[in-house]
Amino acid sequence: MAKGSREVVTRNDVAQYAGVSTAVVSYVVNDGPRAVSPRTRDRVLEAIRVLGYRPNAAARALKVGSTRTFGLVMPDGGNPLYAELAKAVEKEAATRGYVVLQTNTDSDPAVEKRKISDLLARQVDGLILATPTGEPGATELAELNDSGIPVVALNRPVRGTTSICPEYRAGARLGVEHLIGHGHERIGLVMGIERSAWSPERELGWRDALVAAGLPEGPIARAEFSRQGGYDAGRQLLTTTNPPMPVKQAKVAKLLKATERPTAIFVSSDLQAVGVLRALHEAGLDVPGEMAVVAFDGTAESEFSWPPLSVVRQPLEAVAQKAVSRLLDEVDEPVEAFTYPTELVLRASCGCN
Amino acid sequence: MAKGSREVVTRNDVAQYAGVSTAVVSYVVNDGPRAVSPRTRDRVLEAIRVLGYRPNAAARALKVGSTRTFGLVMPDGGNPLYAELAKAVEKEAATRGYVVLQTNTDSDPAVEKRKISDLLARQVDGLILATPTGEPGATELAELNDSGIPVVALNRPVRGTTSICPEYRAGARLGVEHLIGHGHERIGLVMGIERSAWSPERELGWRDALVAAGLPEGPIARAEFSRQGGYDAGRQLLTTTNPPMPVKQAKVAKLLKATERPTAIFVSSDLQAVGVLRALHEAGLDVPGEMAVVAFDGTAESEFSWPPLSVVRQPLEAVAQKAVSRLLDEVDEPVEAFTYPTELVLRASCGCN
DNA sequence: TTGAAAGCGATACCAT
DNA sequence: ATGGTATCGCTTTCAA
Repeated sequence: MAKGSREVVTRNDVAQYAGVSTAVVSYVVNDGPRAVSPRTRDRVLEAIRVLGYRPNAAARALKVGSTRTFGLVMPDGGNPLYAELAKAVEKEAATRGYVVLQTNTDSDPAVEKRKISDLLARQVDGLILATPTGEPGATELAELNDSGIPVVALNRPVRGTTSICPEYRAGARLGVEHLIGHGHERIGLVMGIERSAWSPERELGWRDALVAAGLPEGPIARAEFSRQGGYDAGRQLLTTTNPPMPVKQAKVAKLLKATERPTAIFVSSDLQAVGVLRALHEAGLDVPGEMAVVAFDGTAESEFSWPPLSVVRQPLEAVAQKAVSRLLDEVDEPVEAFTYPTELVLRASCGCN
Repeated sequence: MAKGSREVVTRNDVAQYAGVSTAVVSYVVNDGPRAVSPRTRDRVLEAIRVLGYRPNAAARALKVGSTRTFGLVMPDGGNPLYAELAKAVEKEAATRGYVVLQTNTDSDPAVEKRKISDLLARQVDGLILATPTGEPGATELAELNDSGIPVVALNRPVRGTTSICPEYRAGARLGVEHLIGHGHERIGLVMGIERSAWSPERELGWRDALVAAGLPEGPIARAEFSRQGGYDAGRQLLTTTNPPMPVKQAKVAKLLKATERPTAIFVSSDLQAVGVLRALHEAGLDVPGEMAVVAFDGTAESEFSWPPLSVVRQPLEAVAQKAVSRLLDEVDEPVEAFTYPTELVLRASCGCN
């Protein structure tokens, strides 16, 4: 049995063994489209069992034109946010009998293009784009469009494609408002480095909250969406603004406010927040006592940081569900934008508990 | 162009457009097996470009019997360790023109069985099993064996399958020895709850180091391989052994040693270590001052915990590489066990720096 | 160097 | 209720 493994059982063998035609085998395997008498069905089932028959998905795909497969393109599956997103997508797809091909681009547009092409060649039934780095180029987009397969963009708006996102702006506002509720009046921001043209929604949300409360803008630090990036941003926020400003600069009141060390920071991603926390610890600052922190994302990692992070949690499951159902539904209005509400998860880093 | 997208271009269209036979199109697309004159080749290439032809992978797979796809089965892609493993596998597979179907089992044997079956039906060219929870059952294993496709088990030995693992035992020993080098004499252990029958190698490695140094065994706490599990284990290690032992128990010297609070802990996974750190922080213990910690795994998360974790890093890339090449090489000796050395990464939690 | 044609395994229509 | 068979798109042998 260990080496006699080469025997590939086809639907022909089954038909022969059961003494029926291949059509009948097909009918019982697929429960249709024609009815089969219980007795023959049992014979076929038995044959399948005995021979260990397993339908060849490639053949089926060729015939029916569907692979029951989705492609998922993301920058880095090692990043917890994408890992969790991917898992949610896989889970949702699995409930519909679909399977997902996950690929990483390492944020390289050339790689992204290649991988998308490959996925298309593999006849995926739908493509999920979760690569925030840049929009696909013109040719790439055209290629996608006339490939005829449904595409959704996750967590970023893409022109000409239906997109599914968390409510970035409202979510960020929620987080900042919570900080304001704790009495903070100088709230800094750690943002990613936006390369694409679309508006940095989380930044807008932060500003929304500040403006609504009549508060000045705290300092902003921009860095990579990574733990290291957050660390750098955290240090930047602390060191460059810590010493009292020279008199001549202090004249400009607004500027002064903007450069004084904040008492709270809103961080636009978990990963960065973890880095910020490290910078804060190294500086010997008490969190949340001397510096409160709220982050966006809410991956599992945020729950066990020290102190545990208060976060604005992304609706990953909702987004994944929508992505899959959208891909399946073959809706004809091609472009639409869906957003899902975030959830404020209060832990220790903001000052609660 | 947006809606006239239905035209599926086949190799027939290309042949017609280029005024050649379909065979020739195949020759140029695959660079063989026959040579094509430069002029015809150019015509074909042009036709492909103009028509936007993309070879149908399903048809190719049916014909040649290879999908250029691997299946990866793991308990939870949301777990950073598996996320990083999966990424490494995807990366390695991509360099060989392969793509990988990732599926999660949530540690449910029934789900695992279903997903493996599905992957097999999809004609994957190889299967990577990274589900440490339990060994596949007898029927499952038989199914795998006579499916005729190569299988490798990652990070766990599986009977009847070639396995690729880190050097768990030697690695754990390395980590504990480092702690001993720092002068610790009472070193506790946080382990996972082993459900399978094979020996808990990391525990053996911990013991190896202790025995070699003539040190008594510290306390052991067993818990789930999760952050929460680590937290629970950490508390257990602290609270149950903190108060001085009653006199009658103290009589048994060895027992006493085993139950006194350790000064260092070796944790068998990053995730658990993060939980242990939380427990330590909550108890107000200084790390590494009052309690040193070294963990096994070395995911990215460990670098930014507080304090940064000293870890025994798993050779994920090496394991992934070997897995892929093993799947491809079609070696005939079916069962073999490969192990790869771990690497000690020193950060702050052990007392270095 | 190029072309014709036989399948790969499954589906489902059209007969019976 | 069941069977025969054309077909999906591609690869590759064999013949020209």
